[in-house]
Amino acid sequence: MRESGARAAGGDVRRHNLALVLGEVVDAEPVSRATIAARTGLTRGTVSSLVEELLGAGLLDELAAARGGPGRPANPLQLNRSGPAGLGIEIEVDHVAACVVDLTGAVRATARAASDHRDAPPGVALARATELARAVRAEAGLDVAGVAVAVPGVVGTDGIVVRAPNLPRWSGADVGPLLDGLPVTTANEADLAALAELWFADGPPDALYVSGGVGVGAGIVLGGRLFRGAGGRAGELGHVVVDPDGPNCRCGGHGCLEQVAGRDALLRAGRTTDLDALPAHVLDAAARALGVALAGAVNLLDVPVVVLGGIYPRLGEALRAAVHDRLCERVVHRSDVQVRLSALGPGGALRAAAATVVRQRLLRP
Amino acid sequence: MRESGARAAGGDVRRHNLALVLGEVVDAEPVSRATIAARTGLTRGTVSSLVEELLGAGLLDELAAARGGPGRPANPLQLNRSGPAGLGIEIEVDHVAACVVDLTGAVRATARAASDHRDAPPGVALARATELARAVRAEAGLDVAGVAVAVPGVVGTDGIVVRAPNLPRWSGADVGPLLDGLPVTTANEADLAALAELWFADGPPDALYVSGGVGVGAGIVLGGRLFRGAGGRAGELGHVVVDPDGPNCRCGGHGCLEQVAGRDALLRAGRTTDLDALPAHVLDAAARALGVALAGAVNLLDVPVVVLGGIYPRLGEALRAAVHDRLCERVVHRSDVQVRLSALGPGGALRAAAATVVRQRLLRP
DNA sequence: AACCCTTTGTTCGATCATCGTACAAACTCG
DNA sequence: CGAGTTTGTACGATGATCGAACAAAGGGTT
Repeated sequence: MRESGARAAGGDVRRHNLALVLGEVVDAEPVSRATIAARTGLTRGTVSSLVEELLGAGLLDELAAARGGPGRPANPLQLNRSGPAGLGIEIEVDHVAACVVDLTGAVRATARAASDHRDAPPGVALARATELARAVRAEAGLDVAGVAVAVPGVVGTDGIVVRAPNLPRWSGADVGPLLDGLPVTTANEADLAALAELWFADGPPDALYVSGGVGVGAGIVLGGRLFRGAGGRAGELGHVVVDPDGPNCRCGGHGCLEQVAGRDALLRAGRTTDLDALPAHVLDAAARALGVALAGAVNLLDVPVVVLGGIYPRLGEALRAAVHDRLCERVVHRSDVQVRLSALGPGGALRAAAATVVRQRLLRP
Repeated sequence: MRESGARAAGGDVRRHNLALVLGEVVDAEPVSRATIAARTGLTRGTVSSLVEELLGAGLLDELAAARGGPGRPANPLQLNRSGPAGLGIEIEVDHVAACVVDLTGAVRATARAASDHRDAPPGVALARATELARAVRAEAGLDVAGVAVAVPGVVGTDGIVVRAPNLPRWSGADVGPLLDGLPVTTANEADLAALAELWFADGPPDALYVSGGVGVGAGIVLGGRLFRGAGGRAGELGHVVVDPDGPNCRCGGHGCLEQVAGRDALLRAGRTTDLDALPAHVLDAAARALGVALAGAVNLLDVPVVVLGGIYPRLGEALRAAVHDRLCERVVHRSDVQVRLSALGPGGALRAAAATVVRQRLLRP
């Protein structure tokens, strides 16, 4: 038992319905009060009351009456482009970036700076990030409601970096007091990339997003929500075993996916430093390994779609098709698993980080 | 968006709070109105009103006043042992079984009959099951609210068996009109076994339950709820690849877990027909394969506990320890994964099936 | 035995948010 | 210019909760 510990009194109902109205606007912007009423099942009167409150809070905005068909023209509502905004920060091995999105998730300002953090203490990157954040905040000129930081590693619920394999000095770092008093949250980069796919690329509500980099991580989206696992460490796909007799891995096992399909492993196997120059047999081995690992994940989770991101889109359609074939060979129940290449590019996680902030405001008004 | 499409009106609040009160009783039976109020945050007056309704509906029962400390003695409430009951039916390859549980999940009557269904049409087993169901229903003498059928295969949401590997003639079968007009649901056997572990053996809210049989299936419990996947087919662990060059599998791939750790595979490898006589090297290979497959699942889902059920408890503590060792070698972030043997035995799924019926009534009063 | 104290459960008016209906507003079409 | 249609608001009714006051039922103390 104890499914939801929250008691339901009057105020909770109001909040729930405010969020319901907002959700309707997000889904079908611009939209009239009457349409919202019809789609939510609430009365027109109630929707009017809710909308009034949301207009007052600066979350919604009323456009000029749109004329067209018969009847009184509707007053279209949309998310307030000048409403509370979200600030996203991305800390990567070789750069930092920041951006501001408005309530719709549209990028209103963005900046990026190269900066090597491999052996630097967290303070270096955080100082650069703060600088960038100040700049994009000023450029956007919006009221920023909070900050979300994308980190390539395992993060705690709020502000603490638990472990970042490629940023050794970041273990245990606290990104909390970043920008004068704004609430700060942290999230894993692959998780954010998965949300970006869901939010900005019409991704399906159930999907496995594979992020290829030095390691291979996964963001899991189930029922339209990010799945983070009991300890926030879900999605560690890189160490699925694809060959029990394979090469040793830094995780202690042998034959992990990362040792075949990770970036460094690919370059090493191809004897090159250029991802675009990988020979076919290396790509083939990677596809085979990804197929084995992903088949396990798909069989376990029953997700209909796998999205390949990170370095994989760069490796081309041939890789996608090969992974799809290998995957289908081993998937038990689904005959229709899709494998897609991410079209969002590396900016997705950053934008999604900023969007989590406004999302929070929209879900809990 | 569109997280929950339900509008929240007055009646929904009432229902939510009724469920909240029931949940409190389930968690800490027997319990007084005042304690429920304190733990839920509702007013004593409101709780009184809710409890009155639940007493009227026959879901709760009031005991004699318990005396003890200072102050007016409380009137303890508990689930009504004579309230609506659930009927569970289990269809297996070589038997059928049925049982009735009361609102607390306690078994009030149970029956079982051997019956080979390998090549029989569904009607044969269903007729036997109906017979048993009638008998246990009469024996328990309770008001049965619904029926849930446990099937060793993939089932649709309501009443339809999609595919049952070991019951070839059951594909597409409808167990709907089973017992004169009672609502019937279906569920996968491994899923139910996982719920049994959660409900009746104090299992953790996040766990992976592995059911060893002819195949190897898994029931996934996340956040105290069963995870069934987008198509209800989640938990197919048996075809995770543990050795890409391994023997062919009926699924079309090679080296699936099932080919090493499934019952038939174990007996074949041990050249015996007795599970208790398996040689150590066979158990060792099974443990190694389970470790590889489970590590992938644990890395992906970040569950803290794995429960081994089905035939595995019979294979003993040595297997458990070996699986645990193999697992820990390959789990990335968690240093504390537990591996347990299920203590419930084969009756768990049947009991859980019956319990799903009453659970439904408790969650949506 | 009488009294005080504590805790439980109920009663009753106030409050809040919804619903249903009625009505005014605004526009198109004939 | 009027009929018809759709939108948005106003207002009383309903349902559910809250807060406070009150009656009930003991234990402990003198």
